[in-house]
Amino acid sequence: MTDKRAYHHGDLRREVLVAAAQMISEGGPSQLSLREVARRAGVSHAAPAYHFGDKPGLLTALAAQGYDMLADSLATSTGPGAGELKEMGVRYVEFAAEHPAHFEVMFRPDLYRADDPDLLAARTRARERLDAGVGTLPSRRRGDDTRTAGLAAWLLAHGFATLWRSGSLAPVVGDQAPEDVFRATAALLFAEPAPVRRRR
Amino acid sequence: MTDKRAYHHGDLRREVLVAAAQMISEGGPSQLSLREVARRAGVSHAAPAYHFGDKPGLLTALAAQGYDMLADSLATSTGPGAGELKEMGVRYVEFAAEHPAHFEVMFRPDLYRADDPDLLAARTRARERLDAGVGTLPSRRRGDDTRTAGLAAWLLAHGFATLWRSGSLAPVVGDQAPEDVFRATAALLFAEPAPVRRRR
DNA sequence: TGTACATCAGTGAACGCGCGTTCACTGATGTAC
DNA sequence: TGTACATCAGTGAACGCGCGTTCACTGATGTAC
Repeated sequence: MTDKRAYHHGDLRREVLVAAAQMISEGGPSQLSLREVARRAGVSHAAPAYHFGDKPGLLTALAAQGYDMLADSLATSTGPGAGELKEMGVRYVEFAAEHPAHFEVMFRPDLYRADDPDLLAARTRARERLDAGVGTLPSRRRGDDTRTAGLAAWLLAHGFATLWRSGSLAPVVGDQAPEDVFRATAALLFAEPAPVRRRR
Repeated sequence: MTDKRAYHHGDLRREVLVAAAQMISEGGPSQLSLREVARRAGVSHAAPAYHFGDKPGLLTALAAQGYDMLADSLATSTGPGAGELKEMGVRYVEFAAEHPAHFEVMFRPDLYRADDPDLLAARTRARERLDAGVGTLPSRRRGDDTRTAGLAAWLLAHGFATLWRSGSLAPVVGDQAPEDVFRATAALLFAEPAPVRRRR
């Protein structure tokens, strides 16, 4: 039995991030308080400041961690070829559902230090993954403008993620699995154009 | 010269809503404070509570006003026929850009009283407008599933609105007019299928 | 036109609260010899 | 294996702040007669 009550916690930095993510997922970034986070980590109220400096510092670390996790998650490739971008969209949506606090903070640059090097590196990594996904679009689909198609994919996934999080999609989705509903909308944009054309 | 310094303000309710929207647009709903709102309206700090009861009450009124304004804005029809849904998307995006505070609060039901009758009525009105727009889709496009196509339109518009607001689209959009960029992505989904097909 | 009264639209003092941040401190851990 | 010292990882008291809410109050406005 390892002594969890050691004066030196050992992994407080990580645990503070976990507690912070949990608080934010409960009530948004405005509900985050360093004191409550310390309470949840079972540590004195001033301890978080030792690791993160101040509140924006903590949120910066959380956003960087978020971009890192998103990049990792997008890196799990389904292999090149048809539908890869669509599946990246699915993973984007899943990421937002599984890590709502990270997702929300990532897109609230007013809350953190947007020039933090770790954060910028992580964001770049995520962006590169997305760009790679756009590159797999069948050429017919990106005929007129690859950037436009990539943007449309992002809008779709981001729209789904945010509306889902606010609860607005519940009546539309009903009993269906959310990711299947997303796939259906994404298919309108990115389905292979010809091969499966139905003849009735 | 009308006496603006009257003990009875005359239009304080409206003015408080304006001040609240301004505060929220500056720093998000967490920046809203009844005391600061009162200060901006030039009134004692307890005055807002007289009109709205408490903070959630004020946010409820703001959300209801937002849905009302959105419904009004969507009601401005371009006439039935091709592209109507796309133009509704444009107005949705414009609404979010022009009234960021209302837009944000509307999709944060945790902040207000979601069972408020005025709010529900306004939201229903907006929803009916959107549904009407989906109904104008050319039948070829809604062949498989009208609801899916309508949902895709909503996701696209909402994704654009939220990403634009967070500043994430600035590098993608560059110098172009945002609504034109949105139109280009929406065209991927809803362009009339055949007539304008290019021959080179 | 005048008067009495009710209601409306605020005022201002007071309360208690949780927060972020600072700072002198201390116990635990790591390193050099 | 022991000892001295430096650094790390927190502690806990204190500060000042702005906030939401309550409450007894008061001045302005509206209504009945």
